[in-house]
Amino acid sequence: MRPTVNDIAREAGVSLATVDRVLNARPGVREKTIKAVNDAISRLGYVRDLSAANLARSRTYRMAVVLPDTESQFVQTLADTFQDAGHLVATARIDLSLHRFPPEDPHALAALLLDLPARGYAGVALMAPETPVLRDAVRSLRARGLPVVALVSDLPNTGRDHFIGTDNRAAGRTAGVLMGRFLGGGPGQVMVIGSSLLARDMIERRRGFDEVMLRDFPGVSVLQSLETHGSGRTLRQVVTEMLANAPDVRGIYAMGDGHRALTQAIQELGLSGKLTVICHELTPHTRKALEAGEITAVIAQNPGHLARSTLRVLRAKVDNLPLDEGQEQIRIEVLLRENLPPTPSDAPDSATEATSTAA
Amino acid sequence: MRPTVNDIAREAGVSLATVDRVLNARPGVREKTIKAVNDAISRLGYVRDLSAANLARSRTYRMAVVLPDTESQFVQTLADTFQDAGHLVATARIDLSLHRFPPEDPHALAALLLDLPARGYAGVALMAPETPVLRDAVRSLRARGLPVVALVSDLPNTGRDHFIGTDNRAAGRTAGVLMGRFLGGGPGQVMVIGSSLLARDMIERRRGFDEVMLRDFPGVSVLQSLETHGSGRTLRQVVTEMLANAPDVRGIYAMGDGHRALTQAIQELGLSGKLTVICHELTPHTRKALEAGEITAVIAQNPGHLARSTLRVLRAKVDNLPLDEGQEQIRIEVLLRENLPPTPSDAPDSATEATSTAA
DNA sequence: TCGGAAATGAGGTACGCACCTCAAAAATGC
DNA sequence: GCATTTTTGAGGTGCGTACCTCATTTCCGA
Repeated sequence: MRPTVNDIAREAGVSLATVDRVLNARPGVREKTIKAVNDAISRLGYVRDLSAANLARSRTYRMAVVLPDTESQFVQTLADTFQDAGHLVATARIDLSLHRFPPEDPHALAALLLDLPARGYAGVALMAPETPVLRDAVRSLRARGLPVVALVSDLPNTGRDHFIGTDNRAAGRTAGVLMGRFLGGGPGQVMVIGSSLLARDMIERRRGFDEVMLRDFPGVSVLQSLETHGSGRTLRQVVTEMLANAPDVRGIYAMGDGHRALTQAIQELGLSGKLTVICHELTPHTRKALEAGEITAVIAQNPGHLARSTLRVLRAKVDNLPLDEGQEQIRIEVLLRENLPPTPSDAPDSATEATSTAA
Repeated sequence: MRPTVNDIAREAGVSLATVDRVLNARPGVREKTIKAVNDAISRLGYVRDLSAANLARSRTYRMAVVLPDTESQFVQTLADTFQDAGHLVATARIDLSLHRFPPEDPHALAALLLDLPARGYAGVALMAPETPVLRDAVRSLRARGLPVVALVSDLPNTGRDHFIGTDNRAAGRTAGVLMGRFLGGGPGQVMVIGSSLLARDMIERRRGFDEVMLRDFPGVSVLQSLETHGSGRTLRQVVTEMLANAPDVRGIYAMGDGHRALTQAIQELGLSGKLTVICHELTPHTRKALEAGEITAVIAQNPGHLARSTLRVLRAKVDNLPLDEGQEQIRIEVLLRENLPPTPSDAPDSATEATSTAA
């Protein structure tokens, strides 16, 4: 059998109460005694039974997930995934709630964040561009003891506790190799489109992309980034114009969202399948476009992994537990028409663990 | 607060004992009463508290993971991952043990398997080629109530309870697109190498590869598969000969293992970087070769995911619980030099739930 | 209508841990 | 050596569920 707290007490020659004090870092124990207990722990190879511990605590942590309120399908999918994972309350004593903020209003976001501690939250996961107000808000939260986790787009200068998402620079590099190789390295131009060039994820993707293109595919010239500010209208207009005037454009790298407008523009110009189009995130739309050959490749991060990882990390941070870094790495997925995962969209979304009644 | 069994009892107007009987599918309850309880359950939205349930059960299930005893680095990594996850005993009341069998001796494997029930095992995960003896052994296990999970290579005709691994056909297709596009679709020959052409995963990869090459890249001619039977010696010899005599070979698709010999042969012939080489699985060696540019792309499945998924699935099967299909899908990873994950090789692989003793 | 079988209730113990209280022992300062 | 503070011990309760026993009630068929 696995050793229990009682075994430790016996082994260390102390009482249960003392073991408990040491295990939970409660005050009032001499250094010497702490050491004795820890020695016993390592001698017996004791491992705290988390099921029992959580049960005994029977305290649930309120966690906030804060996402921008854009119409982006990716963000929407992410929101849905978190929503579904809310049932996780069951097993991990986490009470999750979703918050959205107007993407163009950093002050509203800051206000939202700063209100969280008062409302009893114990941790926050946040997807937002790094602005000065945001930086202050995050710092303030952390000062009050709330762990803050950056989601999808990192917030390196805020002191966030963790970043959950792909390495966007590497994602950009990956897009670069694929683009370069798919174009055969030959001459031609590549358009780069991003929603907002301020968001850290965009910047890093662009940097990674350029890095590879310059180094490995000097024959291909990469045009300046086009900024669309999330507006499909703008995107479509700009792309149409651009493509009409630049016959040398053989590839498009869409770093952000607004893919619908993009593929529409391509279709209208009759360029479907003639361009190498690489974009990010698997959404219903990009899936369809991939299947139809309108998009060549999608660089994606799995929303399910993001959500699960977020919850694990938040829990670990709140409890001050170590992480399994390997498990928390969000991989960069390369999706082609040929390796599209079967759509689980209409599969009933069961909770992580379901209740079984008689068969 | 979440509803508990007591709430259900009250809501359904029955006693706790009856609720328990229904929840755990024990006999001696009228249909009508079962329904009443289930109604109460859904009305209250009851979800069994797994922490408490596992605690109360305090029974651990012995699970066997059975892997071939080859020197393949991938299998080795997999074995290590399982080994590390053995600490999972802690949280999921799973007692995991690893078994290896001589890859060329299906009878030894069958004997090993058939001995498991007597030794108190409650479930098996198995990576092995499908032979008639194996089929019978698996059927026998399942008849005795042991769930059997196929690992990496599916065993479709054995009635296995689940398959954990990538869709190998899709993996082959992915290799195909990459090969075709990287070659620019132009003329040339592609060598295909596999360790054993009997293993289901090899067959499916080859099928997927051919499918794409024939359909989308008719200009590229794909040579017959070379079988190496896991021998590096044979592989090296065959490849060297082949490459020397066929100057048109521009790409190599290595479906299985033995990459070391392959890259050696390529190096010796001075063809490093001049061929498009695609192979499977991320191992220390393929990582290095990828970084050095000797291998162009690696199609991989993540051993950590495989191991974790295996444990979750085994547990669910043993407990007769439903699965979260989405989470159990093993994605096909496309690895290029540009998106190689940082090596976590020396990061300690803690179990799904980490242990914390005093900080 | 009665008897046996089936269904249900009442209540208990255990799982491993967190957290509480109060008393007793040990260490400390003077 | 005494009073004071710090440390430790003993013991209890509860978390939500599993699983057990034994008594009681309800059901069904003859």
